[in-house]
Amino acid sequence: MRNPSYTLAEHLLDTLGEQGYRDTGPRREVVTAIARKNRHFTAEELRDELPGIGRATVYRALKLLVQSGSLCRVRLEDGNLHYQLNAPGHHGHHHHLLCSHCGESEDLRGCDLESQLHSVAALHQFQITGHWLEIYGQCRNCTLSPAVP
Amino acid sequence: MRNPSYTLAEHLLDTLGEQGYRDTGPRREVVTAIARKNRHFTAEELRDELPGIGRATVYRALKLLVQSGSLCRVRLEDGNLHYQLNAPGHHGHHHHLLCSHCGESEDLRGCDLESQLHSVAALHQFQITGHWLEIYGQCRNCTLSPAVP
DNA sequence: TCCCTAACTGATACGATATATCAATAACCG
DNA sequence: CGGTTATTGATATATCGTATCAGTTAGGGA
Repeated sequence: MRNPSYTLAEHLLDTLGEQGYRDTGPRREVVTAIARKNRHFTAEELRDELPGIGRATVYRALKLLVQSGSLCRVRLEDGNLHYQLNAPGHHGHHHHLLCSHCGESEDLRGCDLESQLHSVAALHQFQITGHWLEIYGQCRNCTLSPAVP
Repeated sequence: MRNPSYTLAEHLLDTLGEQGYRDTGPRREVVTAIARKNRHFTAEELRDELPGIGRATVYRALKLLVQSGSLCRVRLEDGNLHYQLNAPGHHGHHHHLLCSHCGESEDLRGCDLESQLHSVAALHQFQITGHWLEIYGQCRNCTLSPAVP
């Protein structure tokens, strides 16, 4: 079985490299672990997978990847902050459909929320500068086969 | 100058009383301090105003008021959790227009976000169970007179 | 009114999450 | 190769909130 995450890890490191960040051993380990993720994860989960890496290094890598647009911070219903890899090339503003059951996350497209928000805000004479939206529920797979976590 | 917050504090205590929670001195102090608020606030801000009250008591009162629907938890752009008094009788699900400048919060009405979300989610065959939306910007007053914090 | 029980309080400890500091180290560029 | 500069990680610190628990108090019933 081929490992496509190698490519993704390289891509993330390249993206950081373009911004002047160095390609170091510890950072490479962190990024590789992130690239393996197929669901959202917490900083501490990630840290547990990397016992040899200092806590600060893990948090710094997360921050850099969020800044570079490769990673999204998503807030779960319980208030916990998770991280979610962005699909390459899908770095703009978007929202997530977060499955509470399996932890999958789908990007929400085809949503004209922005324009609607602005028109509603106009009624309040409120000038919107930003918003945060998270959507929770069950994804298709978990609706069909609710037994598998 | 009359103090209308007395009435609000009593209302909040009555609401708690209807749910079997007792009217105690410390709880009354916390609720009174909350009733004085005209903007959103953090738990620690509130605690600083009540040096004689134990930390746990402050947090417990906040939790009770959120449960009773009198208080909303709102998340600011920086990720900090604030609390916002609900207008009496406006306890249902709603969202906030949060002014980043003065800290005012307006309730967002006339928004058919729910139906729109469901239709979009249907495209993904995603079953929505909940969502979280915060809207940030500048309120009317702060747009007109941006110098006053 | 008194009393009993259940709720409440607050000191303290604890835990989770994340940042600040700083000396030692390593990457990159000329 | 060497020097500058970013990076690392151990540690301390900060923030935010909950768990515990012995002592206190509210409030309803006798």
